[in-house]
Amino acid sequence: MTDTSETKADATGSETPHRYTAELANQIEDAWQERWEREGTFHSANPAGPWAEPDDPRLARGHMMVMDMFPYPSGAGLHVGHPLGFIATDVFSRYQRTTGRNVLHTMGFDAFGLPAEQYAVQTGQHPRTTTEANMVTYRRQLRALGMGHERRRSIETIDPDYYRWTQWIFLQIYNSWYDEHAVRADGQLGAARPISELVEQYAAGDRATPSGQPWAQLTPAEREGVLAEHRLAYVSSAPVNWCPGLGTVLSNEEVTNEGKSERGDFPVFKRNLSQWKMRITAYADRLIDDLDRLDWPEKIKIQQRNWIGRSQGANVSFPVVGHDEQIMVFTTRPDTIFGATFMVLAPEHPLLERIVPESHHADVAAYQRSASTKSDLERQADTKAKTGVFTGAHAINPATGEAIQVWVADYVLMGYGTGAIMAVPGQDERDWAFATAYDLPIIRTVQPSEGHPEDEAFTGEGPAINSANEEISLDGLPVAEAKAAIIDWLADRGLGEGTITYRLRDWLFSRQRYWGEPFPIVWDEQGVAHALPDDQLPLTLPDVPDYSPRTFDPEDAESMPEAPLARATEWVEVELDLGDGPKRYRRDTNTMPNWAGSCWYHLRYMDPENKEAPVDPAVEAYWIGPREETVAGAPEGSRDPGGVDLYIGGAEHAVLHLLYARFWHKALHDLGYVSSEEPFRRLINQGMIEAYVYRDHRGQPVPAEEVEETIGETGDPTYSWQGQPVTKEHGKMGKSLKNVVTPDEMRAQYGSDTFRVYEMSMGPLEQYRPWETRAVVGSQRFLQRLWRNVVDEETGEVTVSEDPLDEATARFLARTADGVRTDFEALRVNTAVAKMIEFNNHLTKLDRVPRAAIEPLVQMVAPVAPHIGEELWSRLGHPESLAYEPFPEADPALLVEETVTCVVQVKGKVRDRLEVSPDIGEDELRELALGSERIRELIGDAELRTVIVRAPKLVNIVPA
RNA sequence: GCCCCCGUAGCCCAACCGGCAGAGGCAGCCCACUUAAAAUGGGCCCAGUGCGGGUUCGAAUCCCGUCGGGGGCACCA
Repeated sequence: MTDTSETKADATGSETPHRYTAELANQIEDAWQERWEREGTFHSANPAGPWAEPDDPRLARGHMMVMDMFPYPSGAGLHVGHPLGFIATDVFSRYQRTTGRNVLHTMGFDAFGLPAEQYAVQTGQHPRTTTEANMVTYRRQLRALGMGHERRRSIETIDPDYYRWTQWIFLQIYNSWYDEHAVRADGQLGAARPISELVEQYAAGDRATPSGQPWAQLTPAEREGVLAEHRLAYVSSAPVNWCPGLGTVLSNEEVTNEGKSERGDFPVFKRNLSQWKMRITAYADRLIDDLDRLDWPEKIKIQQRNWIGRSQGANVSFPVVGHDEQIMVFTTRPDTIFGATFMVLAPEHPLLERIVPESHHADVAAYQRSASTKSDLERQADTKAKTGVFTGAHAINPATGEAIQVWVADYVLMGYGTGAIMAVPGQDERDWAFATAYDLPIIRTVQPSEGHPEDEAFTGEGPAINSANEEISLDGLPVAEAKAAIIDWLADRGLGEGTITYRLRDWLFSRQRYWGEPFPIVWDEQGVAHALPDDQLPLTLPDVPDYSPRTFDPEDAESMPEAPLARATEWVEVELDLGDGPKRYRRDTNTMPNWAGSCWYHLRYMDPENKEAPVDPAVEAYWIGPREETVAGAPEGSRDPGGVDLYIGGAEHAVLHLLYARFWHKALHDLGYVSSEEPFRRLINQGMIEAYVYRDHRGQPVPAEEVEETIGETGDPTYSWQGQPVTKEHGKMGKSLKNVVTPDEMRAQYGSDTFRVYEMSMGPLEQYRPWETRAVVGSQRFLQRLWRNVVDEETGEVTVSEDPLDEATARFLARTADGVRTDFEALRVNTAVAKMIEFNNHLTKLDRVPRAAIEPLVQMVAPVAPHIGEELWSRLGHPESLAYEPFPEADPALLVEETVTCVVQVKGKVRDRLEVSPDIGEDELRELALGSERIRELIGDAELRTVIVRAPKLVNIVPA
């Protein structure tokens, strides 16, 4: 019982000092938040590790790990849109606790990264200062919302105790390679293995070095060069996304279709730079295939599949006429090879140097030059108009034996496939466009379907035509069979082979920014990288006077990245003993992208104090190890991959965080650090809360809360601000749109419980919906009625009766308990709230509210409105928190209705209703319906065509 | 251009496997309480499911087309 609630309300002098007002709600909320924290109410139990509590009874009753995508703590604090998912996971977690399960639900902060740094630069403070201040605000706001987070498990990615392990995982990945032949636990091939195993293979001569020289004869630098080709984290010099406006390079995932940076919308240029990459491509197949075993929104799965972009096809070699060279092409349509009438190379293709005859040098060089100055944006701007030039070279189509022209054109991209194509205008729209533009021959090799236009490529299904030589004929074969046949033929002659390519590229992992995890890598004087030994972790970020990045004119493609850490000379230049005596080294001055910290935080939540490992293996296996049952829709006979039970967050991370985290998790799995194959077993994307935006005649947003609504004579509302008319539209919630509403305001105006109930009853979790402050009062009224059903508003007395429930109330309660439980399980909190309101309204109409009815209702409400739930529970005489009180069970006997209303239809229209027993037989019901007076009047003597009986709810009579 | 999701009352949303279109909330109107207003409580009003076809005894639900909104992919061979 909270004493505070008694006293202060009196001060208002009102006649209802014990009414559930915002003030009273706030007092109750403060008191319970305080008590939950003091008592560690939400602490969960670990089976092993530093927090081992093997005797906790919950360990035997099932486990449940629930997570939110943790926030980046921005300077603006939370607005009402942010907590939607957080409240949903809190409701779910609180419900799960009442079922006896051991529930892990906590919250951390994704506090490294560009936005934090930009905010710090803007405000002239150190990023750590601003970030920490922001986290204080977030923590206060989350606490005020009544989140049942386990505070002691909270992590911050910027905490050296945390990023020590981020660096450690980086080193595990760095010190690994992908062994295509390694056998995984499920019998499949391919797994990350320690790089030492590869070194052994080279040293023993089981694997040839690229140069053919024995391993022992290679210099350390040469060896390192060989290993870099295999390491899962490696440095390579290659074209990367350079963003002068941000002063850093970016991963492909961080660049938009338009060739701009995802953050800031600055132009991005391709520059050849030496950068860290992660070999995520080694996992391309598993990242695609394992999606089938996850309970994720189909939308996200599709995005990941598209992004990885696996396509099956063949590599085919075309000999160059007059040269001892082959042009290797990748095609998904080897069946159309008889229609390959010319070839196209990307402007950057290395073979051009060697095969272009003197006569065409100038043309080709000029074309290459013009292509190189085009940005990606320009290259994509007009995809219809194809440009290109003839190289003067010819190649032999291996199927037809004919010499065909080799062209260079920028519609072929160096970065995909082999950078060269066989052009098949008859079956490819792009090739058709090019062939018509430059008057190149077209041969159809698939019979177009009836009515297909004469002047277009045919990309559909059909029998092969014009596809035969002396050895093989594809004619008449459907596409799939023709593919298989031609691949066999090509393979037999060593001309080609079936293959798979991917759109996914390796993950560019270094950034030239200050506010991130430093790489635990030093470089020696020969330019060889060395991993820092474990005992030198964490490598902390040095304090530098100038942490701001060197940024450039966003359009300055020629600029070069400069890492801020390079300026910290004393930090960079070090003398270390890495086993062969003290030597001088230079530290790597890059920092990791902000995605690094979020790749593994789910693991740290489980075991945040562990000093020996990122997570104790027994703890990981307990919380997220593979389950007995696979998720719904998983392929027959597949193994469960394990992972967090429920993960809720926005859909915008589909190919960023969610892809990266899966990759790291799989690497850690291969290396034996985790038993689960996937980090997040079930994922839900919460919708966004939008807000109305009001604009004046100039289109400028005006403060939404000052807008007045008037209902006009037509009944349509009109809006005005300071007397002038404004327009209303849907939009995001944001400062610049002047429509931000914060949870702090809602708490002051209504209380946090009301706010939580409102957010949850706005609609399904996944849905986008507009915020409407004036509707919040409905949720407050519900809680007020609930309160009044227990507490007298004038005296503060508890008014419940000890009488048994009447029949109707007992049935209503059973129905409600059953429905609310089902809704909570399925995360349909909106309909659960509706059911509770209904039942509460029923109780309101009774003379006195029976304890046996209100107590279960209080328990049901508590996951959504936990403070009022606890408070009423306590006032009803229970000294213990209700957090672990078993959820009300519905008596099955009461769920069976005594009578049900049976609808009698004639030709599908409802004509009569009958009250019948729920277990009435079909025949009996048919007779009853046909005997009904109203029905007899309607159908008279007409013959009956059929009578459909769906006992006990429906009879449909169809006269002839 | 291709693919996916969503259109139910003035508004936010329910309706499980095709079976009475309405659970809940907001707004509006009426009533009670009040000197009055607010707050509170009680009651009432409100759509035939974007549109056009089809399947079915029966369609918000399934199918086809179309319009509107949102999202994804897009010179990826």
